[in-house]
Amino acid sequence: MSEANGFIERIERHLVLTREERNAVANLCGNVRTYRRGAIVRRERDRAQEIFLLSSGWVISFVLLDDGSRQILKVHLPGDLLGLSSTAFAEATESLMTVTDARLLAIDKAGLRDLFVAHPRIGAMIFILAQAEQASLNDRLASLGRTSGKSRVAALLLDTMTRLRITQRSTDKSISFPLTQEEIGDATGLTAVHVNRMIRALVEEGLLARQASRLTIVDEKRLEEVANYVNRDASIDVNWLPPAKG
Amino acid sequence: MSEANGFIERIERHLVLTREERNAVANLCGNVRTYRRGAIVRRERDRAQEIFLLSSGWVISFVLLDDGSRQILKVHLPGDLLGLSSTAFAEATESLMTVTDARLLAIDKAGLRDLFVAHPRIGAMIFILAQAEQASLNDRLASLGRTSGKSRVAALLLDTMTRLRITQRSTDKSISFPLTQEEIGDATGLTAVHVNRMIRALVEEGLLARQASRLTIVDEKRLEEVANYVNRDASIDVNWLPPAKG
DNA sequence: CGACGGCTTGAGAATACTCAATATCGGTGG
DNA sequence: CCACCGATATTGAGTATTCTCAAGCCGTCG
Repeated sequence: MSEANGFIERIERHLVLTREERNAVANLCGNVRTYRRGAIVRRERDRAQEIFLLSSGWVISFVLLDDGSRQILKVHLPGDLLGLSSTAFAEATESLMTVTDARLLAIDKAGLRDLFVAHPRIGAMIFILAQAEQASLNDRLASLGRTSGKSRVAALLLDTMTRLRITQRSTDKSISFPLTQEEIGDATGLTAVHVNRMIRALVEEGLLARQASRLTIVDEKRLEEVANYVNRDASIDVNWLPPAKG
Repeated sequence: MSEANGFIERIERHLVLTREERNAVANLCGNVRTYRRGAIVRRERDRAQEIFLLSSGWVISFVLLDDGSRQILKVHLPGDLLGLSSTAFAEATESLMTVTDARLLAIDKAGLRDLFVAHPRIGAMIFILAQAEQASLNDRLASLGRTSGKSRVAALLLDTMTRLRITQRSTDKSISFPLTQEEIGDATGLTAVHVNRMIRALVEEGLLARQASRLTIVDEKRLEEVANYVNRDASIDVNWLPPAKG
């Protein structure tokens, strides 16, 4: 079992890899790095020589504004690639922080290059995954720009929980949710106080339930409506990819 | 002169292409399509067989929400690739509409595939450009999530005008700006009424000037401060790309 | 000229924020 | 096991930003 398995599984949800391709992906990765909850993996403007593959745990990517406020760009779950947008720059454009204990694999940009050359199909697949990310970021932009506080909170919770269920192949509607209300606010563009009120409203209305730090989806259908939710992952289409090599 | 020149120039701002690579890019493109101002190029959920290269004119990409509101995701200028995020899906995830008369080149996904295989360096370069887009979308997310209405409007105007100046190799601080205040609102997550007030405030404070549909940057430094602006295009780094073939 | 789209302005309402006080939880040291 | 601490969550009250609705204006095009 390679630490890269989460990522390989993600690819193989859409595409069957050859043994050689699987090895190429597994060999990309350097050593495992383990982090405690709350650790900074990389800071904005740090030299960005590598991207990361999240093996276990949750990581947030964020930027800090001049006035000290923080915008969380994405909540990353196991199997995600982190720091991809920094491949275009010498310096990282976003900070990465763990919100639980986590294990990461570093992938040097040179490794990514070799993959593009030796296995164009995987290169194109990573391109597709990056574009699916872009689409999900588009959804988040629409959420922040055009929906109410309650809707934004619902969207964040639902999206995160749905993605987690996919990687865990679980139909469980109840999960341990490690983000603080402050962090949920920084992801949705709200204050912690208002997040608190919106979550309570969602509980009040019977869409969500809470027990300690555990969240449960009570009425998924209505939650999707409130959140304006679209599950894009299911409709990823890889038909235009080149055939496997050899 | 190929219609793809704007795009080739964009690549060559960062990288010298071989003659063969340049031809490969030029040959990607199908026929030119011309559109009138206000034309829908592609609708969300349309079959997405191709991406587009914007040869001349302005195009917006946007999504519509259930309640009828619109979020403009990006204002595209000549040289931009459009509809990239739909490469991950069979159906378009965003709509494309011209805001001026425009010329577009369609590029079939199959053409993109052939490029990834035959010219991994260009494939990786397109990947880099897509990631630079992602970084700029990150900036927009932070703008919508964490800054005031005035700041968001300033960011949109400044970013758009700056990008236009790059492609036109012009230092002109005054340009014809075809977006309506309604559209600026749909891009910044504000109402047209509030956009109007914020623009007037920016004019009032001596950062901007207007004459008919022409906009002028009066105090670029302060505008950048208000907008929280970062020009990322200048710092794109292509060092990890593979060498040119052959 | 008249119609239309876009811009401007005012007034009142709604959403979300700030500040401040209090409660609860999870972990730590004794 | 218990007491305590810091971090997080909750609640209230007043405020600010932004929205909604409505009316009037301006410029262009037929």
